[in-house]
Amino acid sequence: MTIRTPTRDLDHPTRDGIRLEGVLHALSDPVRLHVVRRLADADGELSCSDFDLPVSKSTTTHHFRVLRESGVISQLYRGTAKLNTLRRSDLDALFPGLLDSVLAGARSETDRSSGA
Amino acid sequence: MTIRTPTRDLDHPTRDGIRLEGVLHALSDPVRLHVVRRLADADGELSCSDFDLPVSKSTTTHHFRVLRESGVISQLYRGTAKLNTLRRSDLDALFPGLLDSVLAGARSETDRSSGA
DNA sequence: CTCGTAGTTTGACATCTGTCGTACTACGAT
DNA sequence: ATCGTAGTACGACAGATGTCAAACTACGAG
Repeated sequence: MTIRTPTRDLDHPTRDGIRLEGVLHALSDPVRLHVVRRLADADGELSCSDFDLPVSKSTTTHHFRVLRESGVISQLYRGTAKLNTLRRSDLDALFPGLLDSVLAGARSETDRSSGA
Repeated sequence: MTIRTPTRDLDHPTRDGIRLEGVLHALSDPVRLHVVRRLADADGELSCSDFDLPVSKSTTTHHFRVLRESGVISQLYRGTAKLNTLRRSDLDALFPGLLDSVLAGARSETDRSSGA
């Protein structure tokens, strides 16, 4: 029994490596903001294909990478799937209230445009 | 006495025209975030030249325009100067807590890198 | 009127960003 | 071993972005 391929893992910034500007930039894209909202609602692990994004597979990969590299989400492989989670505790520790106000803002903005 | 040249004014989005993604994008640039922080500290009107930005005059103009068009600041001419103010009440009404958490996050990040 | 100061405009430029299709790898199921 | 599904890698490409210098406009001071 050879050493198991260590389910090749991905580079994540450490908590201290998360930069505010990177987070804001990551959240400033509609597709990525949508992903983050879904992730916050689910409050669990979702694979990349659980999101029905209006972009191609390669673009999806790109957006998830931006989110991971900016420290907004963490990703890990399980089998053929890639599970995504919000790095809520890291974000809350570094930038208290930021994620919640962004999520609330996004929600109310959606309500404004759909409702009246 | 002819009608005074109406101190040519600038296009600002109305409160309802301010988009979350635009605000996040505007805040995700170091130069612009710096401007916003100074503006929040001063809590008053500052002319563009009150900031000692590490970029040229034309780039400065560009950044102030991005901030204005995204709804983060308002600008008005007074004589030869252009006065800038944070649109705090609009932002707080639309995205409660967002501006404060960004400002606090920026402050703590600065402290982390300079302090220890 | 003339000058200086504040900011704009224009055009250029390199880089970044979001997007795609196609070919590829990794893993689980059969 | 083979196949299908999940996701990646690699160009490619158009458009946005941050940057500058140089020429310009607008206003106040003298």
